[in-house]
Amino acid sequence: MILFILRGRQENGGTTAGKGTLAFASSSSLGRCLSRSRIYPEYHKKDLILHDGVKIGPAAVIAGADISYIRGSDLFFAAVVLLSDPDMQPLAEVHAVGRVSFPYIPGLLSFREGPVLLKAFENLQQVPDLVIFDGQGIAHPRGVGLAAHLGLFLDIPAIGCDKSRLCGEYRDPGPCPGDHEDLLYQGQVIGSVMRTKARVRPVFVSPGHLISLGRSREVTMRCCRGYRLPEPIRQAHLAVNRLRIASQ
DNA sequence: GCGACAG
DNA sequence: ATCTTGTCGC
Repeated sequence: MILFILRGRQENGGTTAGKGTLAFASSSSLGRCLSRSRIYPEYHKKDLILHDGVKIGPAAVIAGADISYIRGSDLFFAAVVLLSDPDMQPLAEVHAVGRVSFPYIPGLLSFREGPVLLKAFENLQQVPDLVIFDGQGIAHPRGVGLAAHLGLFLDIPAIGCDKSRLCGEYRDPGPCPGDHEDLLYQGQVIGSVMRTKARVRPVFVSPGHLISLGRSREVTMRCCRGYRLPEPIRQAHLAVNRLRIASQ
C-alpha cells in the first residue's frame, strides 16, 4: 500500500497538491489513476480543460459521479455520466462495481467511495472538462473532501455539491434559486450554501479542484433543471440506482 | 465527558 | 448511504 501525503491548499479558491498534513492511503484503483495517460489516451487535449477565470465553452462536457450500495453488503456500484453543457444532454455513461471494506468515517469518505469511483472513471473514453461530485470539495475539516481529493487525482476541475453539511456554519440562504450564503469554518469561507430550487433545502457547494467558489456556484446553477440537484449529480444518482436494481 | 458527524 | 408506506402538495 502506498501512502500519499496531500493537503488541500486554497489557491484562487481552488485546491492544489501541496506539502501537507493529510495522509491518504491508496488502493490499487487510486494508484492506477495516477497515470492519467493510461486512463485517458487523449489527455493531451489540454485546451478543453477549464481553469478558473476561463468560461466553459458551449461544447464543454460536464461529468457527474455517484455511488450506491446495498445495506449489509460490501458491494458498491459507481457511475459516471457525461452531459453536454449547457444542454445537459447525455453523452456517455460508465460504471464500476467493487467490494469496499473501508468503513464510513465522517471526513474520510473518499477512502470509502474513492476507489470504486475512480474505477468507473477509468472506463471513460472521453475526458470531461469538469466533474461534479456528490460530496464536499474543500468544505472539509482538513480541506480535502471527496471532490477535492478525486479532483486532485484526476487532475480535472471538480466541484463538490452535497446535500448536507460536514462542517462549517451558515445562515439560511434566500428563497430564490441562486440565493446563497457563505459556509464559514474557522474564520474562512470554505463554501456556499445555495438554494437551487424554491421551497427545497439548499445544497452545499464548494470548490474541489482548479475552480473558484463563485464559478462553482455558477456551474452548479447552470446545471440545474428544475430539481434540487444539478443534472450531472441527479443523472449519476439515477444511473447508480438503475445499476443496483439491475444487479438484484 | 459531550456533541457533531459528507455517505 | 439504505430501509420503508403512505401522504401532502404543486
